[in-house]
Amino acid sequence: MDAPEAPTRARLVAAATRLLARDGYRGLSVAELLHEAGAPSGSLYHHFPGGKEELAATAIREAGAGAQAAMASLLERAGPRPAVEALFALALAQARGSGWLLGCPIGTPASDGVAGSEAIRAAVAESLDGWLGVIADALTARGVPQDRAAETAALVIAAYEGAILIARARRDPDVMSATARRLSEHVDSLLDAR
Amino acid sequence: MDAPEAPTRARLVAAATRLLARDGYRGLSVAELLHEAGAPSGSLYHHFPGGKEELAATAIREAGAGAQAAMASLLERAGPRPAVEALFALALAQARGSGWLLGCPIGTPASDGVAGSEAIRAAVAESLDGWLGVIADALTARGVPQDRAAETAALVIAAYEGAILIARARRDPDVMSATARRLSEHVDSLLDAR
DNA sequence: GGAGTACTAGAACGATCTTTCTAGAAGCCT
DNA sequence: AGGCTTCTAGAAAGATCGTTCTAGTACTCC
Repeated sequence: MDAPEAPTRARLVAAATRLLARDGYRGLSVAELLHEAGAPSGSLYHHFPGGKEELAATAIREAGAGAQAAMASLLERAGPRPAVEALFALALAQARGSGWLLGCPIGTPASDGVAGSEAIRAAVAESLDGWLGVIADALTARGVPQDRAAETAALVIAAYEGAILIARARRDPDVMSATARRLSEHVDSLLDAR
Repeated sequence: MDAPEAPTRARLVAAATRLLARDGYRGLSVAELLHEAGAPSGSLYHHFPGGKEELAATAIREAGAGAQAAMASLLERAGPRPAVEALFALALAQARGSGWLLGCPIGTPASDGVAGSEAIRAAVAESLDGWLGVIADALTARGVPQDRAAETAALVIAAYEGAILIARARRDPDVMSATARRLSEHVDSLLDAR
């Protein structure tokens, strides 16, 4: 439905990404997904013989790679602090703009899919690995010691996923901006002390 | 199964808490829950006429209240930094000890239940409100300005939920200790600057 | 000791879930 | 044009879901 002309496979992935961000992995209904993508189930099992699990894992991996690339470019162009702020601003806009329905397409299935599907767990872990690496690299490139950089990357991503979770449950935009503000300050103090 | 003598209602809530921490709200199977609690479905609908939704909301609320009380006592006895460290150490022990199956009984259903059930969303939001309040209060009691205290509470809880999520997906204990270390330092710098 | 309430017990139900299956349309190459 | 592959189409299947329902047991209170 995004673009009626887009090939079926891409429409399936796009719909899966959206529904994963809203409902997680187990909550993702194949029937609703097919309706949203405007495709019959035959197409799903043609493009993804592994069914729902393979499609979801693909959507998670693609979303993760896309976000990682965007994050890397932001970090390089603007530096750690603005990148963190932009990250939170973007997620806030999406969550709020959807009436608090949409979370993170990685974080939401992470919670409920990890215990149920090894394929989903692996896809989520891979995406998170990428994010952590990109941030840690950007910090070490600016002189932050390696262990501190890795710790800070973990804090940033953890706070990011957690803030989305809290904001959605409370329908409260302030949690995300508050978290971002504290995080920015923390990153700054780290760069100053370098 | 925890204690064969425990009354049915308590066994139902205990089983729900565990399964929510593992599978979230939508992934919680009533059949499995009844098996684990050793109760027939009649008992479930007797004690919780609202069914799965009411039981889950009750379990979330009770878990939230318990954790809030424990947190408050820790904050008072030991202060913010050790309390944060203990919080993370406890969650890490539970996640790792269960083979990374168990997450937070609030955070896991928060992700996948928020979009699907208003009752679950409300129960989660209520618990999070309590946690945020307890931490913010402890910080203001030690001289941190009110807005900073609230922001920091948001950061702590967000990082907590996010760190569990990441650790479970990566099966990696280091993320949690790393996040806790950065967080401790942040809290310290805030208390020093007071 | 009889009535009434609280709770247990599990079979049965309809809805929904993901997947499979058979059939056919569309496009391409020789 | 014929034949092959790729993809679409949706009905049907089989499993699992949460819930309801009827019976029966245990206990309390008058």
